[in-house]
Amino acid sequence: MAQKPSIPKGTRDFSPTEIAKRDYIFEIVKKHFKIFGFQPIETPSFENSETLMGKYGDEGDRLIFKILNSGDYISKVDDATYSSKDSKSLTAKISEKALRYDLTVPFARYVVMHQNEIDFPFKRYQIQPVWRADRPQKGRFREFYQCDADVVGSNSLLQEVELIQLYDAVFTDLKLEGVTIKLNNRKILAGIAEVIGAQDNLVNFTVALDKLDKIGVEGVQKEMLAKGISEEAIAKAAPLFDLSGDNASQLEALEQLLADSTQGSKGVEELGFIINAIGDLDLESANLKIDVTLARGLNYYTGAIFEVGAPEGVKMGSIGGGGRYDDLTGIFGLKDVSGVGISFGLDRIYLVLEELDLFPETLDKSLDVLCINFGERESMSALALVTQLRKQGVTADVYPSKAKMQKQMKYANNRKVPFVVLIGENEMNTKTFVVKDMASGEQHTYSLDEINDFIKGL
RNA sequence: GUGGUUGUAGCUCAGCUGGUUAGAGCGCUGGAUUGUGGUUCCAGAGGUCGCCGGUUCGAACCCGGUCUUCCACCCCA
Repeated sequence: MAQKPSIPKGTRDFSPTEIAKRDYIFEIVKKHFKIFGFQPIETPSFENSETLMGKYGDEGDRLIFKILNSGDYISKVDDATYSSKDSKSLTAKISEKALRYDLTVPFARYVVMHQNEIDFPFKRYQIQPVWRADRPQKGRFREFYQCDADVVGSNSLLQEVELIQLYDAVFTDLKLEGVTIKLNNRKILAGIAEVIGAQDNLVNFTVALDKLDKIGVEGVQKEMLAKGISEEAIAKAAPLFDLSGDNASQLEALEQLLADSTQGSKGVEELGFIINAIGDLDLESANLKIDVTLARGLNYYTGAIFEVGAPEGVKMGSIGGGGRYDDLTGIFGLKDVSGVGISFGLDRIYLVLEELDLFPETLDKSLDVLCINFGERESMSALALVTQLRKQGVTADVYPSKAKMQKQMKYANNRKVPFVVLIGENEMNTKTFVVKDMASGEQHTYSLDEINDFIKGL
């Protein structure tokens, strides 16, 4: 016998009940994407390597799954490259394709390729799996789904406002109340770096700042120092570390701190606009919170940065993120097209809903009616009934063999079928069928002419 | 990519300092109940102890490697 089969690290099979739950999330997300005027697209699961490589930084390149060329790829490698044992240059020679790493870069590629067919501003949504050669952890997989909504071709901050509303609408509909939408702005981060004199070290500065809630003030200061940021600069940044209070007072503090930075002031202004607009429009269940330490995400964010945290008490990384990227399509040669988008982490939302027991109970019902099989003749009558039920849109089935009643009832019970129909010899003689309500245990006899009465009662 | 952790029945897990025949609960199958599930009682089936190698008279247990799980870094949904 063969060895036990297995699946690759960080991948999963999905069983019927899991699919039902995932579909539930998908459908709600899609519904709101559509209501907000987004249109769906799909892109290939793999792209040319040059489309992806270098777009996510060195760390990203490492995490991209490369696809080996077809044919006798190794014989085509020149001796110098082969004997150099340098993975990077060798990879370029033996792999020309790679699995999608996210949905944003392929979307940028799509926009550039189809720019003449697209009516801007273009609002698209996309729900597809992406792959990362990461080391798995809870809520981190090597194959997972992203649900993205992006708008390209509009500089308007109304888009940011709408995207926050979209987050709120989806999480409210999912009954996942109390999520925190954290909001920041790249210009503010750049402004701070400028004001403290660390503008050349922006990325290191922000990456360190991002860890504030995790490693604390001292940890952040230590990391900044290690990354070459001067003590003087760190001291100047001190007010950031204990920035607190409501959004309005944080805005005020930032305004003062960044008064000397044009860029920073612009960021504060943008942030203020979004906060005020949302304040006027009200959110249903989400909290919107300024978080200047929020610096996650890819290097290409230029304006707003979003991140969604699970409700308090749930131990889970972010369940969504996004931001504004002024020059995303620039890397593919199309200048001056601004984009802003958000992403939902389906797999993590699933885990959170599971933990909080928020999936509707109705999801595990996959069959409305099961007919007990009493034998050849009886099962034909049952199938006739089932055929009529199916035509009325009722999911119905006949147990396929004359197994013991106990076994058939147990099957119905395990599959959570709410109604079991019995058509035995008696029923056939009287042209009736017996319906058993599995929850109450009660039984009713219907005439075969009264099928619609039964359907109405479902 | 670095450091650690986990793997025993379909599932959740016991299993002593290495010692005959590896256990429990749930689930499954059969029976009590030949037209009634979810409750109860009785019986039964089911395991290359992740995989490969080593130490030993003897390994689920010790050692090495490898795969997997989860965790901390890195980074991120």
